[in-house]
Amino acid sequence: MREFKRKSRVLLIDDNADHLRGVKELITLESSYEVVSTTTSANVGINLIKKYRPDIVLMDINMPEKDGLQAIQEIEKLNLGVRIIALSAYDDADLIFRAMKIGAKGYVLKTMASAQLIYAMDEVASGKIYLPTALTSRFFEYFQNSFKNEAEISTEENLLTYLTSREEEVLDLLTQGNNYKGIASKLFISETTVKTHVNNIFQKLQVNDRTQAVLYALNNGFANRRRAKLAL
Amino acid sequence: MREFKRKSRVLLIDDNADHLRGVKELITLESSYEVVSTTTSANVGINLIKKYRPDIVLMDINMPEKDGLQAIQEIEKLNLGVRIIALSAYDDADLIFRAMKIGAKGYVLKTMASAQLIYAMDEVASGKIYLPTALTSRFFEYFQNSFKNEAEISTEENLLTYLTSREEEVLDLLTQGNNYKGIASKLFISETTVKTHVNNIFQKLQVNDRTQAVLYALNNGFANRRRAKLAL
DNA sequence: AGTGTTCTAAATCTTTAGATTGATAAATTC
DNA sequence: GAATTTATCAATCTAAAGATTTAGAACACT
Repeated sequence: MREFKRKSRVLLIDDNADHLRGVKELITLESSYEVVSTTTSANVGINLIKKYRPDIVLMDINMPEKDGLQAIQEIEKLNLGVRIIALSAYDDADLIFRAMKIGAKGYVLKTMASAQLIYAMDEVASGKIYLPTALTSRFFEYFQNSFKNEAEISTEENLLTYLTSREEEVLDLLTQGNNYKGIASKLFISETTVKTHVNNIFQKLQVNDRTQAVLYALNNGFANRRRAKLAL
Repeated sequence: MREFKRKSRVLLIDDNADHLRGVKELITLESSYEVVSTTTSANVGINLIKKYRPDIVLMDINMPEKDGLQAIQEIEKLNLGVRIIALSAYDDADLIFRAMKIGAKGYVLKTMASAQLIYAMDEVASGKIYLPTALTSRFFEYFQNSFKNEAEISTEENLLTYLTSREEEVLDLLTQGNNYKGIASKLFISETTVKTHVNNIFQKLQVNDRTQAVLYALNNGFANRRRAKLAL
């Protein structure tokens, strides 16, 4: 199935020396991979990555010395295009979720058959992101659960719907940290008009001041939450 | 492989009558499923679900009349324990992400082999969440991309680290919409002390007023964002 | 033509917010 | 033990925010 290509260069990080040796032998048997280096230390591993620039990193995330997830995060920040597959002893949903969130391209259990690891490496080497089916199911349970609260919020009456489009504009500028003067100059209207709008917004959102209005807006899905940056 | 059990009751919603008929015949061939009802209308479908209480719903999400995703959301709100599999013509990452986010237990392309649909139904019927491997990869690309911004933010210097623990307490109360008086009474200190703290917070966060301070806090991971609710 | 909504604006007034300076006591650090 | 940091509080002052009322112009609805 797999074609002949340049061998993918693999780096192994695992504090368990025995497991490390086993995985190395396993991969060495595969014609399409070569192990460029191995280490039992996450910190050393990061330096080896800078040196060898491997295609794939197999990272044990259950290490006492340094948290493997933290190591993944640091490697991702380097932006070297290294594809990391997390190796773990646990099929814990939270661990899987966090690993994928910070950019791991795969997550394989140590207890899984070696063929599973090779398959994951094949997929990741070809640019895909791969999770074994059983872990995918776990991931999605966690994922969907984390959105349940949001869904419940959205069922409540959203007072934001009562705002006029002009009031929305004003509120948008409020959520960027503007004062009356700033809003007035940005909308080319007088400061007193802004005050009128803001007071109407307070009435409609049933709040007492601008901070509460901004919090209500952010908590109830006003615009894109990530767009609400400070305009200083 | 599959054991003999009570047949899973399936309801089909698809505005394409031809496709609807085809899927119905396909499922009827399977000994472990029975189609309890079908409809070409999402709105009718929601009522049929209330009436028949199926185990599984196959929902076409590419419908002109009513958005299938919206329909899924409404069904999920009913909390009937109905497991929904989204059927779509498109392997669009955003569509997949949104469907899974709102609680779909699976997502299958109409172009996929019928065996794929049956397999997805088997998995979902047994309580799992199932996405075909190819779609899982798409999903994760989208998923990881949506976290990239957050990762970049966290690399910037976080001015919140300069706050003392007392200042953090005060800021926490600010992010709940309290004024000076409210903070003073909650911390059992005088209003002037609160003013001092707040002014120090402004200095450290390099902002001009409380709204900007609150926005800075929320945008830079102060506490749990979801905990920042209004205390009115 | 009339009703209602929205956007605009001003005037006035009260309250809150924010800046600044100075001071004390306790805890921490060096 | 001196210096620094932290938490507390007061007084004062200016600026900003917020409440309230009134009102004209534009527009939509019917």
